Amino acid sequence: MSPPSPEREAQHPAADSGGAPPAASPKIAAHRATAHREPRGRGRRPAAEVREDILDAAAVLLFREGMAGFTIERVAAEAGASKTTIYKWWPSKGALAADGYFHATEAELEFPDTGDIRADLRSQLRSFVHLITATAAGRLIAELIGHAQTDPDLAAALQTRYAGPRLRLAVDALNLARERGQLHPDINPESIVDQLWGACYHRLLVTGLPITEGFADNLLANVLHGIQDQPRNDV
Amino acid sequence: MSPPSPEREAQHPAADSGGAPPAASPKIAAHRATAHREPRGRGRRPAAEVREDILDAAAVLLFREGMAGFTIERVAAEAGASKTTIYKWWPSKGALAADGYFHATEAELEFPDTGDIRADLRSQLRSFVHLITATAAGRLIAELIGHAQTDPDLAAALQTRYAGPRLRLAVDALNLARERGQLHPDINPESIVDQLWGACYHRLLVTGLPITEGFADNLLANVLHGIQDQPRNDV
Amino acid sequence: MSPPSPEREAQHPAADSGGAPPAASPKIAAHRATAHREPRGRGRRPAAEVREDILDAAAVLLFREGMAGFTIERVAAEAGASKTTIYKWWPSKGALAADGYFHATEAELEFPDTGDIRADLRSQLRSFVHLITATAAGRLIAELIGHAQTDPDLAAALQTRYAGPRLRLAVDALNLARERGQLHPDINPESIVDQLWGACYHRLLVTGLPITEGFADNLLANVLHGIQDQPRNDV
Amino acid sequence: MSPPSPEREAQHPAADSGGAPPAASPKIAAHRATAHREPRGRGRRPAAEVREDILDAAAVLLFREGMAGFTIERVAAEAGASKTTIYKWWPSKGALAADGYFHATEAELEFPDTGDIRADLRSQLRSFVHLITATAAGRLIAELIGHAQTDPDLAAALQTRYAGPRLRLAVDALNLARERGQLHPDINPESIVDQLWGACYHRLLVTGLPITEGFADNLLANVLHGIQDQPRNDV
DNA sequence: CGCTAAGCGAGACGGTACGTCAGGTCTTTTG
DNA sequence: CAAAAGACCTGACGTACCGTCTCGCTTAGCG
Repeated sequence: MSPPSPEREAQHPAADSGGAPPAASPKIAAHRATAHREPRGRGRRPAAEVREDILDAAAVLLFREGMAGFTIERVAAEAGASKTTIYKWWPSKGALAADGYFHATEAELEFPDTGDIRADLRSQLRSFVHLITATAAGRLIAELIGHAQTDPDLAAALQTRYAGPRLRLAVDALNLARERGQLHPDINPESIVDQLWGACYHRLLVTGLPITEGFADNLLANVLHGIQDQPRNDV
Repeated sequence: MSPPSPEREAQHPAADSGGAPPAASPKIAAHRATAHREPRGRGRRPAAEVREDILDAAAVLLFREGMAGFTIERVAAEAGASKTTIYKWWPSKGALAADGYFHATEAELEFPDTGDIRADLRSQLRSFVHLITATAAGRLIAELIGHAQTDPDLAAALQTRYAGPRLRLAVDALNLARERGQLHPDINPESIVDQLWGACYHRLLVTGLPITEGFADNLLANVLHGIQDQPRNDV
Repeated sequence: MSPPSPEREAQHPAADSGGAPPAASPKIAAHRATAHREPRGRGRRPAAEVREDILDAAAVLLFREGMAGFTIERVAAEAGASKTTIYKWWPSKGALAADGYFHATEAELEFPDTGDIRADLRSQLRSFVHLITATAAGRLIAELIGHAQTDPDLAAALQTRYAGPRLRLAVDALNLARERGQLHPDINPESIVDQLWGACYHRLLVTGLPITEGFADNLLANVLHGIQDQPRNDV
Repeated sequence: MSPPSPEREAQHPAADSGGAPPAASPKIAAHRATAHREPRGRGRRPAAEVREDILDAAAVLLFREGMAGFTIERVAAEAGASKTTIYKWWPSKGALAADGYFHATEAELEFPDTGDIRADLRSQLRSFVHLITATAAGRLIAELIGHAQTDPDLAAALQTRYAGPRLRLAVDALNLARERGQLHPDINPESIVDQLWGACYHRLLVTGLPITEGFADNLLANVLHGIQDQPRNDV
C-alpha cells in the first residue's frame, strides 16, 4: 500500500537527502491569513467557501495536534463554521480528518519509469522513508491508519484515496518491468509492494524500529535477490 | 515483530487447516460463571482477586465489542470493581486493554527449529495468517495496534509483551539458520521479519487485501529466492 | 379571559350534554387531502395559497402535538413552504400558533341576551367549562396562554383576538343587566368576568383542581348572592 | 392558586404601601460573594455544597433574565457545576427553575386569623397584589406558571410547593370563619379562593388588565355580598 | 483477640465532546 | 424582480466517558 509517497519530494536519489520538509501546506496559512474573520451575520454562505474553511481548519488542527485533539467541535470553532454543517457533509471525525489531510497535501503522485526497476524502486522507497521519518506526515499517517481500525469511514477514505492509488502506481511499474524481462514472470506485484512499503509500515506502526535509507536498500536487496545463500549478481 | 503467533495452535503445516478456534479464553467464562455477582459490601477485597476480576471483565468486553465500546467505566461496572481501583493499576484504557488481551490469550510462544528454516518459516507464517484471518484475534490485534498510535502506554505494552518477544524468536531462528549456512551471511534478520510478518500486517491494517496461505507462501518465496528473473533452485 | 367560548356548540343549557365534539377543524383535513405534495420547484407561488397552506399545517400540527412539538421548522416542512416565508408574515412561533389556532376554530362569538342575566351567565359559563374540559381546545388554550407569558407577540394576539372580544361580550351583557336593574349599580363588570371565567382559568392553569358544571354554578351563586351568612333569595 | 403571598411582606394593610421590594434573595449575593471560585481540582465535592451553588446560580439567573435566558447550560456555567450534575438531580429545566425560585424566596407562609375574615382576606389579597405587581416575583410567577403548561415536572413542583400550601391556608381560614358563623354554611372554600386569587391570576396571565388594591377590594366585596341588586350591609 | 489503618466499592464531581434540533438570517435560484 | 428554497451560524439540548476525589466499610495485620 502507498508506495509513491504523498507530498512528492524527490525523484532522483541524490536530491533525497536535502529534501525540504513539506510543511503543513503553505496555501493554508496564506488563505487563512487573508480571508480570516470578517464576521458577516448568521445567514448562508457559499457552500464552497465554507467547505474550504472547514478543510483548512481541519488540516491545520490535524498537523498541529494530531488525531488526539482533533475534534469536530474544535474544527468547527476554528473554521468559524457550525457543527451542523460539518455533520451534513462528513459522516465521522475520521472522514473529516482524511479529507483535511488530503486537502492539505494534495500529492501529485508519480512513479517515473526510467527503465531500471531497481533504481526506480530504490528512489520511491527512499522518498517514502523520508516522508514518514523526516516530516510531520509520518506520525500523522500512522495515526490516521490507527484510527481507521475502528472508523470504517476513515478506512474507506484511506484505501480509496491514499493506499489504493499508490499501490496501483507501484504495481504498474512492477508489471512493466516484468514485461521487459527484468523480473521473474511468476511474481505477484502486490506482494512485493507489501514486502517493501509494508515492511516500513510495520516498523512505523508496530515495532517502532528505526526506518532508514539503509533499511530500505536492504529490503530491496532481499526481495530482488533472495536471502538464501547462493551466488548473487550484485547488491 | 510478532512472528510466532499468540494462541499458537499448530506446528506442522498439515495440522493447520483443522486448528481449533482459540476461543476467547475458556477460563474466563468458567471463572465468571462461578464467582459472579454476590454483592459483598463495600469493604476491602484481596487485591489479587479484584485484579483477576478486572482483567476477566476487560477481556470479555474486549472480545465482545472490540476497542470501540471498550471503556474503563464499563469494565469497572462488569468487574464489580470501582474506577478508582482500575486507575490505581493501569495508566490508560489502552494499558488495560492490552493486559486484558494478554490475560485472556496467554500464548505460549514457540518457534521450533527443525533444521529446515524454510519449512519453519512457512509453518509459523501460516499459523499467523490463520490467527489474524480466522479468529477474533485478528480484528482485535488490528484495533489494539490502531489505538497504540495515539496511546503511548498501549504502544509500550504491545512492543514489550507482544511484538518484541515474537520478533526475538523469529530473529533467533533466522540467525541459527544463517549460522548453519542456510541463509546468506549478510542478511539482516529484523528486515526479513518485516518483509514476512510486516507484509501481512500491511494488508491487515492498511490495504485490506486478502491474506491467504498462498500469499504467505508467496512472501516466503520472494524473500528466499528474489524476484529478479534468474535461474532459481526451487520453490 | 374569554367568557363566550370558542367553537360554541350549544346556547341553551339543555343542549349542552349532547354537543358534538368540535373536532380539529374538518376543513383542514379536506384541504390537505387535495393539495398535498406536488413538488413544484422553488419559484413564486400565490401568496394567499401559501398562507393558507401554512395556517392549515400550523393548525394540524398544533392540534396533533400541542405547543411542544410545534415548531416553525416543522410547520414549514408540513406546509411545503419555506421558513423565510413564515418569518416574513409571523414575528414568532407564538404568533403563528395563535393564527393557526384561530384559523382552525374560527369561533362565531355570541352572547345571546335572554333578559335573564343569571341564566345567560350560567349557559355561557357551562359552555366554557365544556370547552376546556371535554375538547382538545382546553389543553391547547392553556399551552397558548402559557407560552404567551414569554412571547409578547403571542400575548398580544391572544388579548386582541381571543380574550378581548370575549371579555367585551360578557361585559356588555353585564352592563345591559345592570341597566335593567338586575345587578347592583356599583358593580365593575370586568371584575365579575375575572371572578367567573378567571376562576376557571385558575384551576386550568394553576391548581389543576377539577372544573365541573357544579363548580361553575357555585361560582355564579357566590358572586350573585355573596357568601356572607345572611338571608338569600335562591340559588 | 396561592392566596398567601410568597415572600411575605405585610400583614396589616397599613404596611402594604411601603413594603420593601423583596429583592432576589440577599442571602444569595452574600453567599456567592464569600464562597466564590476557589478552584479545587476536579474530584468530588460535597453534594450539599454543589447543590447550594447550583440553586443560588439558578435563582440569580432566574431573577436576572426570567425564564427566557434560563438555561441549564448557563446555570451550570454560573454555578461552576457540570451539566451532568444538574441532570442527575433535576429532571428538567422547569424543575430546576422551580427549585431555584423556592430556594431564593423561602416564603414563610402565614395567614393570621384575627377573627375578622373580611379583614384577613383583604390583607392577604392586598399583599398578593403587591407581590405580583410591585416586585420581580410577579413576572416570574407568571412565567413559571406559563412554562408549567408544557412541563409536567414544573407543574407538579408548583402545585406541591407553591399553589397547594397557599390554597390550604386560605381554605383553612375560610373554614374557620364558616364555623364561627361568619360565612354561609354551604360555601365551597376552594371556589372562593379561585374567585379571589384566581381573578388576579386571570389579569396577570390572560387579560393583562391592571391589578390594583381597589380591584382586590372589589373582588372581595362582590364575593362577600353578591352583585345582585339587593340591600347590602356595607363594603 | 481486639483495634486500627489500609484500601476497596460506590459513585458524585468538573470537564470535554458527542450528535441533534430549532431559531433566525442570509444568498441563490426560480417562476 | 420578487419571493420561495434552503444552507448557514448560533446555542442549547441530553448523554457518555474521562480522570479525580470523598466517603463508608470491610478486612488484614499489628499489638
